[in-house]
Amino acid sequence: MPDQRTASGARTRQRILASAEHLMRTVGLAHVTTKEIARAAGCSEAALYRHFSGKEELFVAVLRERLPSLGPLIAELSEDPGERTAEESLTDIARNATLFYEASMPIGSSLFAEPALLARHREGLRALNAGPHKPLESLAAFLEGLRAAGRIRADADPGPAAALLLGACYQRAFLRHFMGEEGSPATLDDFATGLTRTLLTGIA
Amino acid sequence: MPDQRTASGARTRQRILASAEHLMRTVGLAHVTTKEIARAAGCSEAALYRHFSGKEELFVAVLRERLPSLGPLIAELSEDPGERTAEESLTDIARNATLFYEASMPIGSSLFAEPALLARHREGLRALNAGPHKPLESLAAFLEGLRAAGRIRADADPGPAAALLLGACYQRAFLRHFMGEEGSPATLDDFATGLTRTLLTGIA
DNA sequence: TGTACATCAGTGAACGCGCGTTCACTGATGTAC
DNA sequence: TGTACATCAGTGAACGCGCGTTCACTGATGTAC
Repeated sequence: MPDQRTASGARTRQRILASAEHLMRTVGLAHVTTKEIARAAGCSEAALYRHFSGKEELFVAVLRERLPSLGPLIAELSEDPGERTAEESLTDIARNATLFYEASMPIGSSLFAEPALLARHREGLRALNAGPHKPLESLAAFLEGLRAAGRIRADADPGPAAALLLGACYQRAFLRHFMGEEGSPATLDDFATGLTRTLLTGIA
Repeated sequence: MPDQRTASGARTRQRILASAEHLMRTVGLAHVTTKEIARAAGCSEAALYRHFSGKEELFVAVLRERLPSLGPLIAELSEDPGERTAEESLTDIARNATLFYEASMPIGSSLFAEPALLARHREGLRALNAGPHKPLESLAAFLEGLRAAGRIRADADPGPAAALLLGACYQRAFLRHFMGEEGSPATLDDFATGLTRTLLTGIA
């Protein structure tokens, strides 16, 4: 075990990040205190400052290291040569996107309460060439591929189509967090298949 | 002027609410202090407590009295007997919904940072039979009307169609606040017409 | 092998600051007679 | 009309609390010779 020392330090760091994330989800970003993080992580407050230069840097680390990412998932689907129909693929994307948005919604949205944190996170995302607009681009590229392969109509417009599908998933996640089940009562499967079917066939 | 006294009090109250709202939009919910609100409203901190029982009640009043509402707008469109085509109506709805979401996004989303405030606001909305799910219901009802009138296909599904359209508008507003223009570069008009056209014709 | 020193994760206690809130008060306006 | 009192919006100064952060320290582990 060549770096047991750093390994033990890294484990503490992970516990701190996990506790901070958990508190951000439960008590809300505005009420997460260094005292509570330390208590939940089983260490002293001073230990936080051994791993992070301050509270804001700790939060940025949580955002960077512990929030899920949707990009890879859609990219993977796109690379799939695909024996599945467009409807199957899109329904699957809708389902996964909704789950992803439900997981990232409360923390991601609460950044609007802390513009400085939002700005730092945005810069971090820009450096990684990531961000919440990426799934839209990936899905549009995927639809472009379907169109080139003749699986959807030749005059279909990938940008708006992607915005419609992912936007609906995003808003459903918001409504569920904001209003509870009352906000969007349908089953996830019913929701995803309903969206896909309407998007494919249109309403006119 | 029968109630000049209360009128002067009410004017101060409005100044406090306006200042609080402005600060919530600019410095972020987490950093709005009673000191700053009072300073911006041109009164003492103690005056806040003459009009509101505490900071949280003040915030709830801002949410209740100063956030825009989308419901009426869609309801009005629905009542319109309508010489406009479905495409015109829906494009108009998309445009207005996007503007509405852009206006309410930062404050509405930052409630996730303060779950207690979110819970109080949610109860207030429930009592008013309002909430962010209402526009979806209104639009679905409007689409139902269009369907009954034979203006859209008989087998069109209003629920998913409404979720697609408003979801896309909602997510665009989020992306613009979160990432700046880079998040969603299209013009509002192009965005709205693109969504509507794709929703009407489908992609398959 | 032992000894002296360096490194590092982690701690308990304290610090100062800024927050939300309260207090005793003022001055203007309304009301009774 | 004047006088005595009541009501009310608003204030300046203070309060205590909890926050993020820092300090001097400990004890375990690694390293040199």
